[in-house]
Amino acid sequence: MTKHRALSEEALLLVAQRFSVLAEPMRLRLIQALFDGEKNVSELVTLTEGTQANVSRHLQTLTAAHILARRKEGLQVYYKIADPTIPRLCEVVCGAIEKQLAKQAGAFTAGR
Amino acid sequence: MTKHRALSEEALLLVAQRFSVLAEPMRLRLIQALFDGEKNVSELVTLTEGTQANVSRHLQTLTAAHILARRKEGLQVYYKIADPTIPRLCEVVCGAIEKQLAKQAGAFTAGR
DNA sequence: CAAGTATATGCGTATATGCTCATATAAAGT
DNA sequence: ACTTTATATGAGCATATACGCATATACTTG
Repeated sequence: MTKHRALSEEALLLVAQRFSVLAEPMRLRLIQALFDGEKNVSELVTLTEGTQANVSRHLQTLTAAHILARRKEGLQVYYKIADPTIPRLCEVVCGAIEKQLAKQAGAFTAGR
Repeated sequence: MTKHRALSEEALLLVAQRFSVLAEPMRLRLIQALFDGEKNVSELVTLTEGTQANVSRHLQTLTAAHILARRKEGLQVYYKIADPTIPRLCEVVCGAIEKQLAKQAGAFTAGR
């Protein structure tokens, strides 16, 4: 078990910002699309069914947060997941949601 | 290692919502204040230096997200962390940020 | 039942942010 | 140099949400 020291106000803000970056469905779609490796913008536009402008913006947000990394190759720009903690983070959250939904589902049948 | 299946659009939304709940500094302050156990609203108002109305609202948001649990005792309402994955989540994010800052700090002194 | 205390909530405002359209930039080919 | 293709970005609009103020609700005590 790790000890919890209180976070400074500044650290708290950074944590909030990081969660905030992950709090958009389109950005999660992009992250998910990159789980199996690097892709360029056009591919991501197709996969996520978003507009080019919007995808580009979100990619920038994710890159600025150091969650993705950018590599330019000729006309294309390739993005990949740069932060190794992202998969684990998603796993933890998904697990929590699954448990929560299971509990709620159980509440319906618990009486019978 | 857990396998990654693609998340449904609905699941994606739930994940985004959950991150969104954690994306507010005041809510993180509240969570942090509750790491060492149950507290009532007045105590939380004092600890976080927020207004009573604002603290109350954020507590409601956190409770609706099943992150906190509410227990009423007389006039007071006690809140505690209900979701056991929250501490781990915070650890992972803090770790990622620390690494990121360390790397950025290193970039300044790397040349010498 | 009146008064006091702890918590919740309705409402208005300010700010942030996601989206779209149009256009700019950058690199490649002709 | 001009055109084409891939990506980024400026501007405007629409929506969400955090906050403060005032007030409502819930419970306790006299």
